Amino acid sequence: MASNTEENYLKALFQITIESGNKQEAGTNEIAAHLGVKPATANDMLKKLKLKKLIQYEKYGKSSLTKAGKKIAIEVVRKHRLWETFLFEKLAFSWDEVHEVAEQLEHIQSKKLIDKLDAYLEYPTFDPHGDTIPNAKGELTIRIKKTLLEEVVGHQCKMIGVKDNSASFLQYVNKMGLSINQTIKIVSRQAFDDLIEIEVNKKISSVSPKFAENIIVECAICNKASNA
Amino acid sequence: MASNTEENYLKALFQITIESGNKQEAGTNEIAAHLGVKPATANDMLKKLKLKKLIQYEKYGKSSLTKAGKKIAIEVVRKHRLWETFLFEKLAFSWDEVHEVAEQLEHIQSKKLIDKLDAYLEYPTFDPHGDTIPNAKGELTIRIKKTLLEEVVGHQCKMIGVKDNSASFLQYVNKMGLSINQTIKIVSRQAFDDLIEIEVNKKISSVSPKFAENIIVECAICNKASNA
DNA sequence: TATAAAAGTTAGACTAATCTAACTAATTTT
DNA sequence: AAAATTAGTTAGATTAGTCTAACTTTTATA
Repeated sequence: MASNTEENYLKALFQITIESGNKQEAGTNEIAAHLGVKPATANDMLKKLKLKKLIQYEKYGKSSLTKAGKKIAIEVVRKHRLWETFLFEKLAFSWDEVHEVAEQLEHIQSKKLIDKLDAYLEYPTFDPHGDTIPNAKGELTIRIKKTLLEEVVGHQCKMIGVKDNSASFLQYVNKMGLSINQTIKIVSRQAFDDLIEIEVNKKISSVSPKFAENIIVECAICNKASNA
Repeated sequence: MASNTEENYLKALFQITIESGNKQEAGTNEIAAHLGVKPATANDMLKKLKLKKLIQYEKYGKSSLTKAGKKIAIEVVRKHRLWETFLFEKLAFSWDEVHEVAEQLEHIQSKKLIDKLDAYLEYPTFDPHGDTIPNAKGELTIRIKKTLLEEVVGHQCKMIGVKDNSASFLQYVNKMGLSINQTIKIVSRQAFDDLIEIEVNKKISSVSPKFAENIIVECAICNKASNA
């Protein structure tokens, strides 16, 4: 059984390597920074996780998850996102509040609890931030995600998440009338200052590229095109 | 902020002293036994809790909660019982499974979470075991609990919990047509073999004293009499 | 390619919570 | 009231997770 701390390291490694695309391994400093601890601390833990065969790691090398480590990491992610969904849908938390509480709830040890929670929520596949929720077997539903910045002018897309999870950004998002599942139409792009004009609930407003690249959307038109 | 462990000691002290009636203080060994640790360990923690002004304690003396300590203990008990209620009512856990998981959930730190959970459950005042749930202000609803064995012949009472949480007993209870909030009328007692005749849903059946002493009931008639 | 910078490691220390073993104080029994 | 038992305490050790400071290895760059 992995401790809460060990679970956090495995989750961090999962998010740095597997979830965030390209890289298949992570450095000690990177892991430490992700968890807000000193590299020396992370180093100790990496040695311990290697001993437990949960990660691959060699002195002065990068780390990556073993099969067993990945399994645990996915379970933690599953729990985190199911709890976020519960907080958001059943307890009416706003979606910028769910993360912090879910950080605690994700470590509750009870397979029965999480499976019953999953059933109670009717087996959701995406959490309030648009991130995939692994099912009980550890399988993830994938969908084509892009940022608002990359969306085609004239297309209508659906907001399915955010990249930046900071409270300040999430509040900004709220203020712009945006939320999960909100439909957004790309009206135009200003070549002059790169602002993007969007239509939300029949109101038109402009957002910066920096803002747009932190909004994750899914576009039915583009999905269809790519499947064809 | 009290650690999980500190919370457990405060809860133990609350349950030994305040909840279980008579005693107003508890000895070091008693506290240690309640928590499944060695007296030496409890001794260290008692000194620490005294320093934090959460308990009153003098060397070689007994311990009792201060006002601040009692406040924390009641909050933990509140969280425990609200989670038990959630697990039982929303996630369809059986009575005998809720305790273990609630032991973990009771330490989640989020006032907002517990208050929203309370609202979601519609402010329950008693948990699935029939124990009182402190409200957000820390006030407890008291009701006179007794076992079915002690109930007066002719009175109508309401089942509010069980003492024995074993699966076999709970199944027996079910078979007898009994469940939480079920009304039970005491028809008679047989002096010959001590069996108790009860009426449940217009059907009369007999139960043994051993069965009856594991059913917790509340009696409106008796409550009224004692308040007068 | 030599050197500076960045990344990673080690050693030693700290805190929280636990233990065992040996001790002391209080209480009960004879 | 002395002895025995029970209750409570202290000292010293252990484990997990963290830190700082000093060191080493790797990588980047001048």
